[in-house]
Amino acid sequence: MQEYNPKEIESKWQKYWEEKKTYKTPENATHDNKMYILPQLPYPSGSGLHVGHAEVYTACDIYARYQRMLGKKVLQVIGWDSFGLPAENYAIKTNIHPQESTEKAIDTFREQIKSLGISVDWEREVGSHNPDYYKWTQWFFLLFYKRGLAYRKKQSVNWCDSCKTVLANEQVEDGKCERCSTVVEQRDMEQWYLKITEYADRLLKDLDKVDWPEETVKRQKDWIGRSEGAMVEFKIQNSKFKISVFTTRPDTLFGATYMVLAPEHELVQDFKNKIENWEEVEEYISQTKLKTDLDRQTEKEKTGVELKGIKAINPVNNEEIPVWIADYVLSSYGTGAIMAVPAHDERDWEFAKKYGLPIKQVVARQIGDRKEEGYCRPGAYGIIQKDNKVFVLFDKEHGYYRLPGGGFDKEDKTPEEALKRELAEETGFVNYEIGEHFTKLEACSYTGDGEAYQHRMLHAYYVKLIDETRNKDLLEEHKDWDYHWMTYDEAVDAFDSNPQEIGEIDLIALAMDKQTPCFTGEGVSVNSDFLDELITNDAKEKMIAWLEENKLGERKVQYKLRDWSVSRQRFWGAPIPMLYDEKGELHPVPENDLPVLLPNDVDFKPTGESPLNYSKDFNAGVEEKYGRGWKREPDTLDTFMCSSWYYYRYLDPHNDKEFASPESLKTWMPVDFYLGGPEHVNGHLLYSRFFTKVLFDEGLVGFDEPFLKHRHQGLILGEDNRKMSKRWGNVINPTDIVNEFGADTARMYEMFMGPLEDDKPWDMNGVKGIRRFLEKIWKLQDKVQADAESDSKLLHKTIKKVTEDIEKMHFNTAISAMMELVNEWQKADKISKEDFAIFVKLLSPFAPHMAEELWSELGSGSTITFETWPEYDESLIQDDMITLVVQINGKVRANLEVSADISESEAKDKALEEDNVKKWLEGKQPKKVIYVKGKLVSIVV
RNA sequence: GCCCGAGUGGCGGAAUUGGUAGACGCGCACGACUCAAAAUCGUGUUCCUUCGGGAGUGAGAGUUCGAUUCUCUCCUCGGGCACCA
Repeated sequence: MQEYNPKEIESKWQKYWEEKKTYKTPENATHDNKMYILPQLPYPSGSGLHVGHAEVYTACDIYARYQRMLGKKVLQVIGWDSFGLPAENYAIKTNIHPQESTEKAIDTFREQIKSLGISVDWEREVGSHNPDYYKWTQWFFLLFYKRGLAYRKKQSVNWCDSCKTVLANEQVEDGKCERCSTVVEQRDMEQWYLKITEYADRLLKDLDKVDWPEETVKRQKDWIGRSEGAMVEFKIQNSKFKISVFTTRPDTLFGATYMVLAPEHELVQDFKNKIENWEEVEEYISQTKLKTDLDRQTEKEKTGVELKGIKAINPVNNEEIPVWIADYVLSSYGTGAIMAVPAHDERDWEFAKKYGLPIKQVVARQIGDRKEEGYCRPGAYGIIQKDNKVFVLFDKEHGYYRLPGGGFDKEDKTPEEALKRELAEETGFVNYEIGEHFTKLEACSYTGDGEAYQHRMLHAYYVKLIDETRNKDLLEEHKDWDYHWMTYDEAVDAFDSNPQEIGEIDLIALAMDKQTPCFTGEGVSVNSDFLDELITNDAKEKMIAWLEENKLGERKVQYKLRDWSVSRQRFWGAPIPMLYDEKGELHPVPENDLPVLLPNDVDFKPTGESPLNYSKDFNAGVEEKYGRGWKREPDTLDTFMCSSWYYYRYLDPHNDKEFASPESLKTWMPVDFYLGGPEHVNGHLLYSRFFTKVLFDEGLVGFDEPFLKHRHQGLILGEDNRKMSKRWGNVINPTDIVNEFGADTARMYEMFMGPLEDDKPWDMNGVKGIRRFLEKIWKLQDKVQADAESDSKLLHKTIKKVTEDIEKMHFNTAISAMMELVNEWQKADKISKEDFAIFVKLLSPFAPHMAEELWSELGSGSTITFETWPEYDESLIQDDMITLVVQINGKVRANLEVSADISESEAKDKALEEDNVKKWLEGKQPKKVIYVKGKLVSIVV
């Protein structure tokens, strides 16, 4: 037998696969037997393939090869995200055209990926910088335009002065450009936007449909940032103007003591004539404009200016309140204006403290240790009703405010006084102002009766019953209560109790009804956060209803998500297919005229204006074709536009009539498995979902989520445990590993390092270990004999383990299992040929070149690619003899070799007869003997 | 500040409907082969130990016959968001 020579066999098989078109996408695929595996689209950087890329492609490839052996028709393609800034920046530096440097980089990438033996269909390769690709990127833009989802607006944008380009929010890191680390400034510019906000609710809701990492779903949800609340209108005194604000806490409206507008708010300009201190205001506005996002973030102290001469009216109590502008209010969220409730909002509180604005508390409960004067975290509170009637207050201990049991102190003449004193004593709010809202406090009566207190105005009655039948009487007794049923788990969550405790309780009421005193379950304390939420939500609902009834406001759902800015004043991207006529009116480029080609005569030096403006070729013939004075839109599209739909192009890459044919869409979509980095969660992944939903609404696809199952790869760190970087000199080039150890070793090592999704450091010795393992397998060939019989038990256990682990993407443990088998076989004299062939199949997704070679040595004339994946024999993986552990008081004192079908009593008897057990029992009688089938006997003395 | 996630030998990591913690690999030690080294093979390898055992999965408590796994508190590290009203 020859020595294991990976170089030789790897190039041999790579050539074979290429010649035989082994990995060409099957043409007879149907929706039921297809398997679409998608490794994320790489940016072909000049520095070549990274070990992180290799990890993604190998993991996808293992899965793809496994699926082929299960009989699936697999689609696996690789393409290039080949437009973008780095190539253009490189061009500026070196004067090498991006087209040239990009294509060179692609050639390198392609060769490197091929050298890893990744089984992709190279006939379907696409590159987003090719006109036959970006034609369709432009087509997508027109689709958005047609559906009213693309628009231009002037807005303050993130501007990187070094890249001379606009950056999306996710391209800004810590206020700096993610590419060049220049501090990002704000500039007012007219830009193209896509109305992704119109899809915010669906993008949020449909996350329930996908199988993605939990954290990823959560991050995307947070990014979309839905909050529920109300729009409330505040009139401006002596004027026709109104200011709308969004609030999530309408229940604190009574505490709104001033308003704040973002400096950019348009009403500020409308008030110009009325504002007495206009100069000061104007100065503040221009200062704000100069500030970068970074400045705004790092500034600790809030600033602002009052609009003197302007007063707003709080709609719930008609109080006159001042109006300010301040840059802590964002113009881009909600209406760009807020009602400030300093008593219950930390930011408003800070601001009010600084400028001496009134702080009026309308929520009584103080939470935590923040005893600073006047501040109270939003929590339980008093609520208003129609005629300013109010109330219920809550205390620290019980979650509701409790007046002194049995009445009030002698000094207290009225309930209000008692309340005021209590508040001061228990919360430390010296300046608490009870005010007129509480003058009708007679509505809140109370009876002191041990644990039970009554607050008649409270309407939240929450009751838990463990056993309905058992509590029939209680139910009957309280039939006028509002019941809220909870599951067992909810109850455990809701109360600071352990499950056992909950189990023993019949009924828990958190609050009380109009007539009946409060009822708390015995031995149960109430979780204050839970109560807060309960009470606050109840109050919010009531307040919103009241606002709507009185036409002062309405229910509103607000999102953090902003529209997607897609224009770039750069050269190396897809031109935006729009035209301006002689009046400056917009017109889409007719579909037949696509693609709008990127010209070659461009000076790509950044000026801050779009380079395409100065291209003769680009503008040539426009007037002749479209009309006098017509001009092309000179901006190019954000590269995220290119990568938002590439997985569709793979389906039908040479189609020049459609982005993909309806048949191909029907057959292959959605993607079955998508592997990509966690950095794309709020960019690429969100945009791709948006694209798909628009296609769905246009009736072009029959599904509205593109990626069913999605996972992230972890970061591969350098041997020094730091992120790989030229700066640290710790970069590992996968091609060096392939050259020195072979592709199979490189692939297997990357998979063996640890769980796919974890960050893990590189270890050269680990690579050698994998190479040793492959050598061991190679040498097993000597022992393979056609007529040999071998014990197949371990083999079948291995089949089971490897199969299950591939399904779960636990490649590291799948490899461990194969190692265990090989270690056993190494000790044997002979190995049955049949068994070895099965093992080679298990190995083939991981080390395809070696597997092909071993497979052909076993006598096959063709590739192992389409052989059937082995199944394990259930009967063979059952052990006849098992080891029973005997524990005495939790400590292992003996091991019993017993037959697997031993009965409970037999096992217990046998355990007690053991010498060592007898010794440890010291003649004592066991109190209890526990038997766990197939595992252990536990003896308690 | 808020929200997640994770802490297991010298290292990467295994093991969860609660059931012998440390699979597999690396490293290390010893042995075989060799004049020698490398490579390879074999044996051992959580720590302490008076060799009977004892301790041990970030710390502390709790539930249990039994906890890396469940509950609570705290610590450390990593990630995300960051004036979102």
